[in-house]
Amino acid sequence: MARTPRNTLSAELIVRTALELMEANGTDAFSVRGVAAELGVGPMALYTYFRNKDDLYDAVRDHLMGLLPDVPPDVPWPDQVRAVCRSLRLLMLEHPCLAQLLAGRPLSGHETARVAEGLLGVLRAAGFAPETAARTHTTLFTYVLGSTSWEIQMAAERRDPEAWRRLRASMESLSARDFPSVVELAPELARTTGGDEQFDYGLDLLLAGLRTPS
Amino acid sequence: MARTPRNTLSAELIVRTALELMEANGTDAFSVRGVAAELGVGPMALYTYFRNKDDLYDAVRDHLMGLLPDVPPDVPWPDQVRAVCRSLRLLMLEHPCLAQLLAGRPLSGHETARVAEGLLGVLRAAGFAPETAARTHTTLFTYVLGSTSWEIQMAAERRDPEAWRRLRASMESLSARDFPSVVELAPELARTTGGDEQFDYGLDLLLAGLRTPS
DNA sequence: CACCGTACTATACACTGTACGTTAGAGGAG
DNA sequence: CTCCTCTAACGTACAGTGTATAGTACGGTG
Repeated sequence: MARTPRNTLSAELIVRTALELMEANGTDAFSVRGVAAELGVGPMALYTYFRNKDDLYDAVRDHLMGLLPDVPPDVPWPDQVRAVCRSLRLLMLEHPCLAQLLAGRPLSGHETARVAEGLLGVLRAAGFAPETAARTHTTLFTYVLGSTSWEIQMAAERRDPEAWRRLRASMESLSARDFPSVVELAPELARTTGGDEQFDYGLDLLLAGLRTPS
Repeated sequence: MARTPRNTLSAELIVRTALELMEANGTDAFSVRGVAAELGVGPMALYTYFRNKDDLYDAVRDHLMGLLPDVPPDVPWPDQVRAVCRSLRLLMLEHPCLAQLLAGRPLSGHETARVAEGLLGVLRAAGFAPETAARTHTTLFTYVLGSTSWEIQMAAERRDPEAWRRLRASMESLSARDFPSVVELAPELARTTGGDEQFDYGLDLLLAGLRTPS
């Protein structure tokens, strides 16, 4: 038996390989066995380094979060907030699997904490009270998560011609009598399923609210 | 062979059964075969009514969206927006599977269109230009989706004692030197993982932004 | 009555995550 | 050098998944 040598594997190597496969074939097609095969190893070998599939997901997520830049210093705090939110969105767009990795599991991990620390630090330095800072952090995070997940989902749909055709068809079958606004605004709605402008529009709404004394 | 009689099945019955199973066992444990078994029928019988599992998901989603009330008339538009967003959130909390059904697939279906029509109608009547109305609609929708999905996810995590223990442990292992804000605000952060107040906080930020002339 | 479309069944395939028990190779102890 | 132990990787197995394909019997129509 040509057994693979002893220490070919490592948590880091597995995470890198898992990430590559997710990007290549999509998160849904990702499987433990796929990673093992890619590494030329039996499926169970990975369980030496991860308790289960979710544990591997968490590790991949934290690996990706490590790619986020630090908060830019020496700019007004609203610009810092914008920068953090934008860079998280960009990272998600660059690594679409991150959307599902963030949405499906609780936050944990060193790099994830680093990112939270950055945003919370900005808000605290801007003078927000503890509770308001926490609320704002969660609001911003869930906005970025929701809007960017949606954007990614829509982009994926558009790439699948069959699904996209069906979606158009179901849109066009709507009666203009029953759904006047949807029918009238269909082109605009299609345009708002993603893009920097749409993201910044919502982000600026939130920031405008933050500066309005409540 | 005691063959089941001819017209025991219907799309509506399947959808209702599927929904019951999702609520009982969680969305992740949901399977086509489970629905078939519950109905006392072979797995393939369902494929007479749905092209595939995703198609069934869409039907369940639209069924749930049908439970949303219409927009309350005769109140100021910001209250109408609030009402729409809140009732969507409440429906998601009552039917946690809805979060995954909304996030994972594009919008389609009659009832889903009805809800979109309601919100778009409010915005148009409030005087928003077509593009702004569409942008605002998408922003509000993705905010509700993101924040409520997160809330549901966190609530599920809290119900699993083992996962919750691990989460607490990873929180407490963070060094107060490296992550001062996270450590300091940990209690506040835990409190912002859900609840009406947290949701309304973000929603009011958006509404405040909407009323600020840009 | 015969017929046909269709609602359901049966079988099968290629997968999945992972529990369990085994084995071989590397590193340290004598 | 030998021996022992520890553990990383193995093989096997199980219970499950979605769904393609082909077959079958029933209800309604001619």
